[in-house]
Order: sequence, then structure tokens, then C-alpha cells
Amino acid sequence: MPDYVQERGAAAFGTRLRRLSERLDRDVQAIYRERAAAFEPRWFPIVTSLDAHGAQTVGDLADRIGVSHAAVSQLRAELVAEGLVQTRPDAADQRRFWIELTPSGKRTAARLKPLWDAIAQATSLLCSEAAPRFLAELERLERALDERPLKDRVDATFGARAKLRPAKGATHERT
Amino acid sequence: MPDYVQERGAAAFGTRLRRLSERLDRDVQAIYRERAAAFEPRWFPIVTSLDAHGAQTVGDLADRIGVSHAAVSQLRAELVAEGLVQTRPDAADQRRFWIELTPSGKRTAARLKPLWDAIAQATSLLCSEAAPRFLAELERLERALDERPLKDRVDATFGARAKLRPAKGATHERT
DNA sequence: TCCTTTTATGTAAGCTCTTACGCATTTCCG
DNA sequence: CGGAAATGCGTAAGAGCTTACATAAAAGGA
Repeated sequence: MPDYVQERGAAAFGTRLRRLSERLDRDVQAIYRERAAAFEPRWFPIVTSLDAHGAQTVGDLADRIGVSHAAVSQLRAELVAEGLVQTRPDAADQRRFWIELTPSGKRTAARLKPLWDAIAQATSLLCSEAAPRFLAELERLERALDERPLKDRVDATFGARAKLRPAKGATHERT
Repeated sequence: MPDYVQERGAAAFGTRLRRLSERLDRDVQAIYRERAAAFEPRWFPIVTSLDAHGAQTVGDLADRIGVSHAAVSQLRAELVAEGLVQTRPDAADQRRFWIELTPSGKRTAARLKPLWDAIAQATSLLCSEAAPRFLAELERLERALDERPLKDRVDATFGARAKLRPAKGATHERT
């Protein structure tokens, strides 16, 4: 483990992970744009999930793709406006409704599938070449944090709840 | 490389990377809050950089911590309001000014250094246990993408600029 | 020397999610 | 059975960055 983590702590990860994520999104967006695909990267998880698994509720989708229900709700509104998805009420529960692809949404998924496959392949190849263990290590990191969050780890070595208050008035000194 | 990438493509990374990043940030924020530290995770890169390397310009900081100058500008305003940093003009270039820690900023850094070290140690240990190659692989991924962006990789296999237009009118069908 | 191009940084607007709040429905349990 | 707690999802506001736009100063080159 390089000195980089010792120097930057958790911040060693934060910015870089965010930037890698954003960079990949930007590239995918550029690919869509260049090919006049009329599609947005952020629609991908929902559209492919509906395509693969059929109708789902807001909560199902939120769990499956790992975002808040509010984010799914907002995306749903957008996808309905685009004509890619529609909703229908649940027969047994009036709070709930089902989100599914429209015929147009299904056609869009079929149209873009070859491109998605190409992106998946390119990504897979990239990983094989440059970072064959990356996803495995990512998964192990996630699991380790599930079992014991960073905060608990710090509390154990630093002394839970030891205070680090600023001296009175010291933080609000003006230049 | 698991089937996860083949199934999700670039999206395999995006959400998970973002979530790991956010999760670490949230933990660090909870640590600060619990210890009445009066500090924000997003201040860390700037404050530690100034503490370690002395006065720097907006552009220097943007380069060093890897964000846009506008983000540094906004953070600087916030840190000035908190009394942690101050600015002074550059003698040779009127467009430029130097950002440095105030005495209070220096005291804050000294106060929090033990906590930062504990966080760094916990993070380092976490990586050693769960994902010893994670950062090395992250770095290699970044470098591979620097050399050849994902878009170029997809273009090479899929055929640059092959169009994937929706059929006329098909995407705007309303439910 | 003088004009064009580049550079430094501020501000505004946008993005894509989050949390907070709210309402209605359903489930649970005394 | 009935009230309290939990659940499902919409909307509003906020977060923390980005890109876009703008202005002024500096650098470069004819």
C-alpha cells in the first residue's frame, strides 16, 4: 500500500473514484451523441433492468440499481416523457404501481443492444489488460465496509468520541 | 473478470464507484460531527495541501487536488468565511493571488492531524486486509484510459460513427 | 510596438443525485 | 377492531461539483 493513502487518508479514494466514474459516463455520453442514439447514460440501468426483468415498482428499481426511490421517481418521469416507459396501477396495493417499457422502449433497447454489448466488451477488455482484479477488490472493499464501516474502524483506534473541539472563538477569526 | 461487467458494461463501475466514494465521505463526516470537530470533508484536500506545501494559487490547488478552478474558487470563499484561509496578491501578476492558511487555519490543521492520521491508518489497514491491490489497479485503469479513452476503444470494435438513430417518430410515442 | 492569443480567476447556471417532508395506504399488534 | 407503525412514492430543496461565460492581465509574435 503506497504512501498515498497515508498522506491522503480516505480522500485518496474519494476524488479519484468520482472522477473515474464521471469520465466513463462522459465517454459513454459522447458515444451516444456521436451515433445519434437519442439516449442518456443515466437511463441505462432502468431501461436495461426493465428489459431484462420486466415490469418493476419504483422500490424494486431503486433497490436493484442502487439509488434512492426519489431518483428513480425523477428518472421515471423523464422516461415517461420520452415515451420509453409507462406505468400501470398495482391491483392489490394502491400505493404501488408497475413501471414497464413501452413498445417504443423495447425497440430502443433492441436498437442499442449491440452498442451496449460493444461497450461492455471494451470495458471488460480494458479491465483484463489494465486491472484484472479491480472489480474483485472493489467488491471486497464494499463487503469489508458493510461488515465494519470506516467510522467504526477509526473509533477503534482513535478512541470513540474523543472530542476535537476548536478553542473558543478560534475558528471564526477574520482576515 | 466476472460476468457483472458483461452484463452492465461501463455502468458496472459508475454507480459502485460513486457510492463507495460517497460512503467514505459520509463516514468521515460522521466522525467529524461526533467529535465536534467543526470541519467538512471537502475542506480536507485544500487545508492539508496548504498546510503541507504552503501558499498556492487557485490554479495550483485545482491541479494538485484534481478539481476545476471554479470548485477551488467556491471552496476558498467558504474557507475565508470560516477564517481558515486568507488571500494576498501576487507581486508579479495581477490576475493571480496566493491562498494560505490563517493562524487559526494552522491551529485547526494541528488540532485535527491526529484524527487525519487515524483515518489514514484505518483506510490503509482496510485496504491491506480487503483489497491490497486496489489503488495500484485504480492507477493502472486511469493510466490506460489516459492513453486510450473508452470511447476510442468502443469505436475500434463497433465501427466509428456507425449510427443508431431511432426510427422516425418512434421515440416520442406517448402512453 | 501593438495586436492577438493565452492565462488566471470570479460568477452563473446546470446536473444528477441526495435527504427531507408529505400524504395515503397497508400492516401490525394490543 | 382500531390506532400506531411501517411502507410506497411524489415533490421540494439542497449538495458539490461541472461547464459556460466573462473580464482583465500577461505572453507571444509579426
